[in-house]
Order: sequence, then structure tokens, then C-alpha cells
Amino acid sequence: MALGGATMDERVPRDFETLRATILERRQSLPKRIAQIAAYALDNPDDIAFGTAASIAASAGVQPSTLIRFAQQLGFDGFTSLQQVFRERLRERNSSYDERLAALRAKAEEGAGHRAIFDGFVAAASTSLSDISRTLNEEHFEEAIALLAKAETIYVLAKRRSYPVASYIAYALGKLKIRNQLIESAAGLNAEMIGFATPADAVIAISFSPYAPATIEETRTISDQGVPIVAITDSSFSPLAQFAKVWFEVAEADFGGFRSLSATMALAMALTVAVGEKRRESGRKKA
Amino acid sequence: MALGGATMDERVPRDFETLRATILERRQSLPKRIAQIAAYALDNPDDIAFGTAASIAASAGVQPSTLIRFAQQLGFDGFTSLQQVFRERLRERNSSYDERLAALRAKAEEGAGHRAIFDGFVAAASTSLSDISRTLNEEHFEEAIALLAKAETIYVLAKRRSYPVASYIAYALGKLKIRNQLIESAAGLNAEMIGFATPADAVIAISFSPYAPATIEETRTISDQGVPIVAITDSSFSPLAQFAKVWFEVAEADFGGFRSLSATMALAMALTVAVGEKRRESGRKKA
DNA sequence: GGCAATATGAAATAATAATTCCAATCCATA
DNA sequence: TATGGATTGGAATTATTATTTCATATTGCC
Repeated sequence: MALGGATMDERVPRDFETLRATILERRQSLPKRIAQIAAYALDNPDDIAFGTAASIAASAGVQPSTLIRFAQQLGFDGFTSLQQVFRERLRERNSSYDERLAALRAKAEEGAGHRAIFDGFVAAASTSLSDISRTLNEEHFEEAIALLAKAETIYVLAKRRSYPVASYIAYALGKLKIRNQLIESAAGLNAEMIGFATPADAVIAISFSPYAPATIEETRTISDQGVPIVAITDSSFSPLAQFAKVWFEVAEADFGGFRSLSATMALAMALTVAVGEKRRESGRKKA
Repeated sequence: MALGGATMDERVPRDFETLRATILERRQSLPKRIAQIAAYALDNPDDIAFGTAASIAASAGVQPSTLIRFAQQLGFDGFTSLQQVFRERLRERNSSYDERLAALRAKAEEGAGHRAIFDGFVAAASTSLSDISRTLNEEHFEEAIALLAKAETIYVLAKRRSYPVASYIAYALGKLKIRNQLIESAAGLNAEMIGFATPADAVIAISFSPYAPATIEETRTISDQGVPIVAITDSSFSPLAQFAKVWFEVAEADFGGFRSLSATMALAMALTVAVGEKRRESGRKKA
């Protein structure tokens, strides 16, 4: 009996894109282990290009024979010829990458197409990141961590453009099992929520110009209750700064009227994880 | 008597640039055939990376044994270890940030202060950005824009980790006066909201592994209603991909267990703004 | 031009890696 | 729940590839 493999009409994918398309098309019908190696192949194409059948199989958690069966199902006569496709891809990419990049730059500069918009946002994000990594005040950073680490509940306060950052902070704090409360306006009960905060808690408030009046108001209120505040904002003249124990000035580059959030996000994540770390440490000390 | 090779003080070049320099420096003193293979190696580094000793030797017009002698003269113990340097070079071109990230991770793990955590998040974000800017499929990008631009209402669907992106998209679409609906679960009315979508609308669905079951379910439902879907996800094997008209694969680097969102954010913003642009264009044409 | 040291070619050998084969397991179907 | 077919794991086999060896050629030096 013939193997499924090389019947007459079978087209063997010669280039990576075709191969990729073929795999995706068939993935529903692939057996479990074969599907596993298929996913691994598309996710780590470089490993396929460089590894040996045994090493790749081990990384993907299957037997070498499965890897060969996978190749054969696709119409190749063995692993070696499948590997050629992955190698070819690397060669082509590297040889033409510089040229392609140059072409893209030229196109973007003459303002053609939507790619320029994408490149603009990527550039804005990169700029913001390198900016914040240069200017971050480490003392403030440590202070903020200390302040947040000893809070009973961390309140997270942000509206409009800053809201995505707040929701990611809330998500991350939750994952780290740190009690937190995101102040959202859905039910119009913000004032009540805020009322529960005490000086034993802490607040992360985020707001950029034009500052959402609600954020300012709520920050003022919560500050009056004696709750310490860590603020992330875009200028030392920000109305948030006056209420905050510690504040960070983050300059985000903008493109097409929308400012990047990447620097703020990076800072927010670093704060969150560092607070988690600090809590683990002091928890250990106490125990 | 010993071969010239491995005397005590000999430093074996570990990276391509050092190797290259070493070869150029010694080339005067190399015997004829060795010089021949040396020249070939520098001119066709990709061949060295992927070929077999026999095939390379044939292309360069020498014997395999010469190739091995060449490697040994440089201090390697054989062709195989020389070849590693050429392969490493190809890999590094793709991911030069990866090493830096790995180093930062190690540093953060051995408790080297909170600054390392911050640097880690910045590095993860930069890596993700440079990655997506290299791999974005422009055709898919244009398709997605076209599809979203002609939608009556754009539904935005994401949970948990992806939710911040969704909320930013909703914010930006609102600013651009594009009708949109963020599918949130607050009131438990998702099913009803989704029910309103028609084939004249469109969906942006975002989900990363581990895929929130609710997102998958809702995407399936809305897809069954014939609403075209643009998906942003992290692997072509993502369950979202099968429902989507167009999908983007975004590989976000992670740090401390939290993946960056910067690439996804940049893509999301670019999509949003490009859709706004496209609408203005076609609006003008009609008027 | 002769001698020694070095370099080269070609085939033999050793090492490594791909592939095949068969028994065990899983899965769907009656 | 029994049965047949497909799938999988793991070792045995085969193929490929790197390396070594040794005889031969070349080069530089006296």
C-alpha cells in the first residue's frame, strides 16, 4: 500500500509562503502530533532551518519520526527537503531585506499608501520608549514602588486616552493577586468607590493633556482623604502633579493626532511587576 | 609535529565579525588553497551556513579536507564548529534584540534591582516593535483597511489582556467619528449587542494565547451571522484565524510573565487611522 | 638541483543524522 | 465493548557527512 505522500497530482510547496498556506489550510484535518509539529514549525521557522531532525523533534515535544511523517504528508519525500524550504526563506530574507527596507523608506517618505501610517506609529512608539528609558527618574521609581507595595488596595484612576493603561494595570495586578480597584464610570458610582479609600491604600492616577476634568476632580477628592497618590502624566505643570506624592513625567511622541502609549505602558508594567516583587520579598521576610 | 592550529594563546573567533577580521588579517600568510576557501567563505557566507563540507568544497574548487584544515587553522576543531559561526550570523540578523532581552531577564531574576525590570519592559516593547515592522503583511493590511472602511459599524471584541487595545481602538474610532461598539461584559448583554451586527458591519477581534473562551465563542457567533472579521492574534493556529477574513499574527515579546502590547497597539492605531483616512478619501469622492 | 618542510588530493573511516519498521496505543464505529 | 484502521513511540537500519590518513605534489632554501 502506498503512503499518503506523493501521488501524482500532489503539489509540493517550493517556497515558504505556499508551504505556510498549505499547512494552515490542512491544519483542521491533521492528527494531533502532526498538528503539534506543524504549529511549532510555523512559530519557530528558524529552528527548522538550523536544527537536526532529532533536536527539532525534541524542542517540539514529538518523535523524529513524526517530523518526517509531517514532511511526507505535505508531499516532501523527507525532512531534508522540507528543511530546504525553511533555509531558502532565510537566505532570501537576508539577501533582500536591506533592499526591501530601503524601498519601504522611500515609499513612506513620499507619503504613499497606508504603510506610511503604520511606520509612523511604530516610529512614534520607538521614540517614546527610548525617551523614557533615558529620562526615567530612578529615585521616583523606587519611591513609587515602596508606596504602592505597602498599600492595602491599589486604586487605579484614568479616563479616555489613559484608560487602556489603567485597564492593563488592573489586569496585571489581578494576575499578581494584588488587591486593586479600577475606577470606572459605567454605573456612575465613582464617588462612592473613591469614598472607601483610606490612607492605608494608594492610587495610581494617569492623565495626559487635555486632562479629563473628572480625573482631576476625583484625584483631588481622594487626595483630600489622605490617600497617597502616584501620578503618571505629561508635564510637571499637570494638575495631577500637585496632588501626587510621586509623579512621573512621560513624553509620548504622537502621530496623526494620536499619541503613543508605549512608554506609559512600559512604565506601568514595570511598576506593577516591581510592586509584586517587592511584596513577595517582604512577605518572605515576615514569614 | 602539531598542526599550526590550536596552540594555547589562540583565540577562537566566536562571532562572524571577529572571524572576518581574523581571516583578513592572515590572508597574506595563508597557503594557496586555504586562501581560496577563505575568499569563498567571505564572499558566500550563506553557502557556508547551509552547505555540507563536500558541497562547499566543490563550489569553492577545493577538497573537503582543505576546508577542514582551513577551519583548524582558525582554531576551530573542525568544519562543524566553524559553520556554527556562519549560522549564528544568520540567526542574529533576525533577532539581535533577543540576546539583550535574555540578559535583562537573567539580571531581573537574580534580583538586580527594579531598574532591570523597567529596562526589561522597554526592551520587550522595542523587540516587538521591530519585529512587527519587519513582518507586517502589507496586503493583509490593505485588505483589512478596505474591509473596515466600508463597515457601517465597527464592533471591537477583546477580553482580558487584549482589552486595553480594544478600549484604545474604541477611543480612537470615536475621536475620528467612526461609529463603533465595544463589546464589554459589564452588563452581561454581549449576546444581545452581537445580535445587532449585520454583514454590512465589521469586527475587529483581538485575542492571544491562552485565548479567552468568551472571545472565541462570540467571534464564532458573529462570524455565523456573516459579519466580516479582522483578527489580531499571536499564531496562525489561533482559533480566531479560522473565522477571520483577514488576520494578523503579532509576536509580542514578554517579560516577567507579561507580554508587551506595543506592537499590537501600533498595529491597532495604524488600522484605525488608516480607516479614517480611507473614509475621508471616499467621502470626498462622493461629494 | 637536491633536500626538507609544507601543502594538497583522494580514498578510508568514523561519527552523526535521517529514515524505516514494527509493536503499542488511541480512536471512531458498529 | 469489541474491531479495524489510523496514529504514535522508540529502536534498528540505512544514508549522509565530517574527519582522518597517507601517498603525492609543491615550494622554499641551501
